[in-house]
Amino acid sequence: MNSSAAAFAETPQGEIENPLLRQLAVLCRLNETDRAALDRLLEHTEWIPAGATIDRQGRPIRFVHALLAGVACRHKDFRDGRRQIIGILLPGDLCGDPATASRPADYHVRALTRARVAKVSIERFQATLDQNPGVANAFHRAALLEGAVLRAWVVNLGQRQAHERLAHLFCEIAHRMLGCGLTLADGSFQIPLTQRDLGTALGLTSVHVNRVLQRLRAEALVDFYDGVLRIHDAHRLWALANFDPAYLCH
Amino acid sequence: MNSSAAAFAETPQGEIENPLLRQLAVLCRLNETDRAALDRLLEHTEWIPAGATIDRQGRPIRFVHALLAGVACRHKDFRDGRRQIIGILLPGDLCGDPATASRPADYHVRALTRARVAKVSIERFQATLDQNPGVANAFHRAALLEGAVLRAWVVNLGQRQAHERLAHLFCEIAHRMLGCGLTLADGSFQIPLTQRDLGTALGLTSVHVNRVLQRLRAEALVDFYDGVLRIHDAHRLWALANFDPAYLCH
DNA sequence: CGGTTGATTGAGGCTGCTCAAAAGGTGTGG
DNA sequence: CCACACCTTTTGAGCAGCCTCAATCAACCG
Repeated sequence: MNSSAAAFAETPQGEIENPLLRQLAVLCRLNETDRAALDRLLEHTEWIPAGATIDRQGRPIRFVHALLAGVACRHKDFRDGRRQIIGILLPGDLCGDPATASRPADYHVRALTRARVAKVSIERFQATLDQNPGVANAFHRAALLEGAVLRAWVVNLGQRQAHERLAHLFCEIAHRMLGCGLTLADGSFQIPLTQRDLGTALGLTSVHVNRVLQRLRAEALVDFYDGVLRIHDAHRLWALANFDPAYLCH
Repeated sequence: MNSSAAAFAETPQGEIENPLLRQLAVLCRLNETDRAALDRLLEHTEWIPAGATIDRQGRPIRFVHALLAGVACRHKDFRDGRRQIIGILLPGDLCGDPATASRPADYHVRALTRARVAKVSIERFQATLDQNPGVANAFHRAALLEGAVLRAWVVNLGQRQAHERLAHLFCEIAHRMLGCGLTLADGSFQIPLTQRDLGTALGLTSVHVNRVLQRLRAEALVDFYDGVLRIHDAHRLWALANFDPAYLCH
């Protein structure tokens, strides 16, 4: 699976355009000035290796990071070793906010694959917001969308059984992947999560995730193998998950 | 329990000052102009009965509501009857955002007690933000805090067992109640949730909540009875819940 | 006084966890 | 090139946390 994970970040789709711009343009109209400002924000980008920590729980966030290629996640760690993934970051997603600059972060952000990130200082990011109301508005809407996803996660963890939970997570990721243009022609896409990662995101053990995956595969709903997700019957998957993409369409 | 629930909204502490101002002043400095603007926002307030719906899932949000007295909650409903509470609103909390005005809400907001709310039109709210950068900043920080609480809920539901979950929810509410000045001298306070409500917030059945409450009571940690929560051993309760109030202190 | 809602208790069962072990793949050092 | 460590996936057996179903009781209300 490392082979596909390593290849993931190099998929051509991720490089064609500015993923941040693509994502924000969906949320609200951006004029040429806004677009230019966003492009300038991404002047300094770097590649980081899989597993690298982008923001550390307990440390102040001194940079806003934009993920441009690869996959990352937010997670919270307990002292006793328990861990909960609280969000998946796909190309075009942001983390960090100028208003929280002085406060220690309450979660980690970690790259799951080799990833390309733009690192923008808090000050510069704030200046861009101040000078470009359109950009500020777009970021605000992005934050609202993030909140909606978080609410959906609460519902997922609180009300759904393991197979429904997994189905819902797959629906969410598939929907967002589609928006990123990272879905292949046959509807499959690379999402380099281990079964352990899925468990950490869904409040399940990897053993149980494995069994649920086998069940979903046996029912010809999805096939998750070697970091590639193939959805065989999107209609039944949505029904199983009670998935309503409205919350993702702000 | 209805007697205490009905009395809740009238507790004198809730009426002394502007709860919205108190809450936002904790998050950032507000000058006199900002304070005056906030006061003007609350010119039109009304009392609504317990159980009233403030915002309806699926309907656009046309007003920003500020809760000034009483308790409310956000919740999402499934078609099959399942329900998940995704947040508790205490005096000084807000719901609604101008940026989501045209979109249907993805959750309900409902008063759990008789409640006093200020109803501000989207346009007026937006105008206040535009004219008072300090207020806009404060609301932005309030939104970030709301996100932090939501992340804590994800962790709570994903990683903790029933007794830890309940303990953590009690810690969160107690901490926020303290900030509202609604905690009595002995550390107890009124929080008009039924055991069913607690279950709906924690992804548990009311039957199990009942058994867990008995356990917490037997261990002399907390006593929840008739809508009044008494914390007998905050230290052990925090330890049980793995509670770290840092996320509530933005 | 009947109806409704919430709290409580009991019995039984299922979902998902724990513990354990083995197989396959990958990277590393000798 | 092989031995070895490590990680992920897979499978099995047993268990326990939490649920379901059901019934009772208390409080409140029209």
